[in-house]
Parts: sequence; structure tokens; C-alpha cells
Amino acid sequence: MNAPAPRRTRIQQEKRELILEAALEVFSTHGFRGATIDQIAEAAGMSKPNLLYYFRRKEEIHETLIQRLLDTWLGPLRELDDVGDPLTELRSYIRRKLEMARDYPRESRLFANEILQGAPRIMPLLEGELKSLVEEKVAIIKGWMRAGKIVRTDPWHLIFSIWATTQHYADFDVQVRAVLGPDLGGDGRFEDAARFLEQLFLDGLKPKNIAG
Amino acid sequence: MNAPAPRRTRIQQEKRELILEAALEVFSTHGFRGATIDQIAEAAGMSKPNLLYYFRRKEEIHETLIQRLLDTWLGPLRELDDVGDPLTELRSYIRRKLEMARDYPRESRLFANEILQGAPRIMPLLEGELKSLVEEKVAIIKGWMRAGKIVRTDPWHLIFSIWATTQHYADFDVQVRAVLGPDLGGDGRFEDAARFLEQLFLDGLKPKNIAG
DNA sequence: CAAATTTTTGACCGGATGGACAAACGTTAG
DNA sequence: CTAACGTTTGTCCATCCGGTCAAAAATTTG
Repeated sequence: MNAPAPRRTRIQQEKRELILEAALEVFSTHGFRGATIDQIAEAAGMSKPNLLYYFRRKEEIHETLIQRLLDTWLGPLRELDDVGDPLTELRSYIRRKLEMARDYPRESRLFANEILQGAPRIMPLLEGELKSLVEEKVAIIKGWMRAGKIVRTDPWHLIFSIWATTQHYADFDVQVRAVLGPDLGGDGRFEDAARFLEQLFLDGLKPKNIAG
Repeated sequence: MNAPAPRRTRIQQEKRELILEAALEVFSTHGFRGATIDQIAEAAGMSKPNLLYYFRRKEEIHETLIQRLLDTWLGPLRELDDVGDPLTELRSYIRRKLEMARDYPRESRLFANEILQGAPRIMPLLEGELKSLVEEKVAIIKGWMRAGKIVRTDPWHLIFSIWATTQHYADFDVQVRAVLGPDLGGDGRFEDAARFLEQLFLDGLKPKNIAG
């Protein structure tokens, strides 16, 4: 079904990476429509026709970025499994998500942009791969609840709230920094957030028959 | 400093409302750059030059929308005060925010779009009005913590997480619905979310020396 | 080195888009 | 009724933007 594995020269590899890096920067701040090929080309240090030699259409760049993004994006959730202690599993999931918001904010914003506009390009993926992945994890979480290892609550909305709170620090970064001001909004803000989220979720999820 | 109060005919009032309503729809789904005057004009049932008779520039429409939005948007936070019971106050704040996500998702997305793109048009407001409003409320929350009425935690990130979790249901609505599927993702999803968030925040915030 | 291949560029095209403008049309007040 | 004012529209323009193309420049291959 896929295109035959395209043979690529060294230059093609490098230039394509350069373009994708530049495009990530531009798309994530201006959205798909807001970004222009010229902008991306300039950010990548090449001319527009040159860029179009490596990617024939603007959409092709965007598609490639989105596909890559989703692979890494769902990594942390995939790793959530039921072998370890539930609270430890959830803690490290929250950590990893927050680290991704810190280390890959552009990817997060690219994704947010896509969803905000109705997910026109990735709807099938949301309804397919993502949905079934979440269902799988929901089953695990439900198991923990049945076993009394975490408090009973809605597993779907638990996952949503973890997504929301962690991605907030990437997507709404300017707002977070503006509100916190120069000192609180410095590099330490992610550690503060990590501490807070851990307290919020883990204390909230601890089974009530066990003293805090 | 402001423009002298513009006198407006009845028709101007009505048509301007019509345009703003249409523009909210278009801007919130396509972003500022992605939206075209033609689209807005068509959605408002008038010709492009006609629309430009009421708003001279595309930016003027957007600005007006953003200004209106912010007034109502910060309403719930403004109402948070320290006269009532802390947990009740927080509960109703979360409720109100979630209701706004449900009833005004386009406004939420418009705001999200703006922030995602670096808040170019509202940066001063974030650093001014919003920042000081949050500081005021943080002081209230800190008072509650000192009085032992809620558990000690980071008040700034508490506010951020309430924003994040509630707005998520507006901004990421397509994703939420796609993941939940037709039955869980139906009209009941906001009630499920409300129940979950209440449990998450209020149980998590309850002082620990009082049995759950 | 020379031929073959890949990469880069300048010039160009067509359509979309924000906006201007004057003329036509409608409304209202005297 | 008519003059003044408010509203609507068709037409037009300049710019931007995605994308093409042929030819020049650079690189690889034999």
C-alpha cells in the first residue's frame, strides 16, 4: 500500500531533515495555513524552488511531520502497562508526558493546531489507532480499580486530564510564563508543575482505605 | 485614549453582531490567517465589500472578538472569592469553567489559537490584567492553605490545571469525541467530565487531617 | 577528465485574498 | 416629494502564495 521505499542520497537525507526542522518551527507557530513555503525555505536556508525539489507540496511536509510526531507522541502511553505498581506507573506516565511538553513543545503545538482545526488530516487515526490504544489502557486502569489499587474514577477522563495538564505547559507556554512572571516562570516552572501534578493526581488516586 | 464612542444606527448594530457571530465561527476553526473575509461574509450572508463597510479591516473583526471574549472569559475567575467555603468556591469555579467550555467552545478555541501562536495581539493583557488577577486569587488560595482549609500545594499550578482540564473539552473536543466513541462521547461527556474533575480536584485538595 | 546525474536558482504563472472605490440603491427627515 | 444620509454591490487592483519549468551549477560515477 505504501509508496516503494524511496532511495535517497546523503544530501537528500540531510536537506529533508533541515526542511522538516524548519517547517516544525514555522508550522507550530503559525498553523498550516498561516505558514508559507517561503518562510520555511528561509528558515531552512534555501530557496523556495529548492525546497520544492525535496518536498513537492506544502502538505507533504506537514504530513511527514504529523506522522513522525504521532509515533513519538504516543510513546509514553504505550509504555503504560500493568506489570508495575499502579501509582508508580501513573507517576512515570505523567512525568514522561510533562518531559515531552518541556522538550518537544513545537511538536505539541503542531498537534494542538491540528486538533483545534478539527483534525482534518488525522481524524481516521484518532478514531482508529488512538481510540484503541486508549481503550487498551482504560482496561488496565479499570483492572487496577477493581483490584482496589487505585480509587474508582472515570479512566477516560483521567487520561484526558493527564493529557490536558501536561500539554498545557507546551501549548499555553506563553500564557504560563506571562502569568508566573520572570522569577516563577523561569526554568524551574516544569519542576514546580511536576511536583504539583504528582500531588494532584497521586494523592487524589490513592485508595482511601490506606492512610496517606 | 479610546476612540470617541461611535454612534451607530440600528442596522449597524445588527449587522455588526451578525458579522461577529460569523467571524467567531470561522476564526475559531481556521485561525486568523486561515480565515478569509469572503468566508466570513458568506457565513454572515452578505458580500465582501458590504462586510468591509462595517469593519474596515480583517484585524478589526478579530480584535473586537478577542476583546469581548476576554471580558466574559475571566468572569469565573473574578468571581472566586474568599467569603464562602474554599472547597465550594473551587467546585463552582471548576463547574463554571467547564460550562463555558461546553457552551462557548468557539471562544475557547479562538483564545487557544491566539495563545498557540505566541499571543501576539494580547501579550500585554496576559502580563498585565491576567497576571494581576491570578496573583490576587493566588493570595486567596494561599490564605486557605495557611488556615488549613485546603491542602498545601502550588496555587499557580492549581489554577493552570483547572484551566487546562476544563478548556481541554472545548479545544480538543474532536479528539475527546473520537476517543470516547459515539456512546460515551455523546452529550453526557460533560457530566462525566464534571464528576471526574470534581473528584480529582476536591478529593485531592481536601485537608488530610479530616477523614474523606 | 568527461559523461551522467543530482542539486540549485531565477523567472514565471494562475489563482486566492485583502482591500479600494464609485456608482447604485434604500431609507429617512424635513 | 426631495435632499441628505446610510447601505449594498460590481468591478477592479496589488500583493501574496503555491507551484512549474528550463537552464545553470554542482556532484557523482565510470
